Amino acid sequence: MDTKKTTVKPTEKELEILHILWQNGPCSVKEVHQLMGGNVKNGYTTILKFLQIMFEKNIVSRQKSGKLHVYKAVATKENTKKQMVEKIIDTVFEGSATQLVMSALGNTRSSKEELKAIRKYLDELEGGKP
Amino acid sequence: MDTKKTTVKPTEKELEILHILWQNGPCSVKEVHQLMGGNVKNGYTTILKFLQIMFEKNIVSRQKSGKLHVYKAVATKENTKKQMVEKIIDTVFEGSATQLVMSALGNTRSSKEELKAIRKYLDELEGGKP
DNA sequence: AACCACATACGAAATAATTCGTACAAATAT
DNA sequence: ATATTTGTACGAATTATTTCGTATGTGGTT
Repeated sequence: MDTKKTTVKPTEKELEILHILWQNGPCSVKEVHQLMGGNVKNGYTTILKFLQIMFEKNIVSRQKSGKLHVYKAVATKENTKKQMVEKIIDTVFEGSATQLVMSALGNTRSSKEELKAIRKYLDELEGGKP
Repeated sequence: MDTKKTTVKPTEKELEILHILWQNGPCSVKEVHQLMGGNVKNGYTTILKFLQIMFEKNIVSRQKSGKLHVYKAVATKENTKKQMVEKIIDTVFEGSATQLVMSALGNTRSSKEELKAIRKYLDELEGGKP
């Protein structure tokens, strides 16, 4: 029954928090709060609440460490990226990854090095599947 | 010089409607409603309300044609794609289009033809910027 | 043991997104 | 001219997201 890894659909804020966890590894509420700019941006309990909700949604896991909870992203960044890419491909690129790729390349000027890296990656893809 | 172009941030449903308009060109409420599956999926007034809201948000424009309104997407699909690609790059790909490209290519197996097309596109990009 | 410093949990307000019922307006038919 | 049809507008209910105040628990000090 835990095979519902299908629809990872973090909200805006949840994604922000996930970002922190991916970047810094498992964190206490306090740490997440600090890393997100302290009280300037959000109250402590706001972050706490989010982490609790995300825990219930199984977006993060947690573990007691002494008297506090340490939260950890369940989905990897890779996985989430994948989900999001899939979704965007489905919703606005008619299911074509190629279209997305071209759009991404067309919008933001990539450096020569980056383009080179992409070519190399293409080589690998084709090489691995002759 | 219109960099202040409205930050297009359509919601899920709004995007669904935009999709219809992009696909079919300007439509009346009724048409959108039908194209979205009629009453099976949404009530007529639900769609109407959305179109009205989207009109207020300037996501769509409209024009009276006889006694009904014909709605038209303001942002082109291209533009919206661009926005969404930018956003996803910012939020999960650390600002790197290249990362997004690789992720897109890695997840969904692209055909040889598609990979070829991408190569060609890369050629154009480099060719056009010596 | 009473106190203090964290940390968590609960509940609820504020905002935004989605949904639709009902009222109203205009053109057309009777 | 009144009724019917067809379309719009309005307002409100519903649900989801974001925010935080207050209550409560727990372990370590004195």
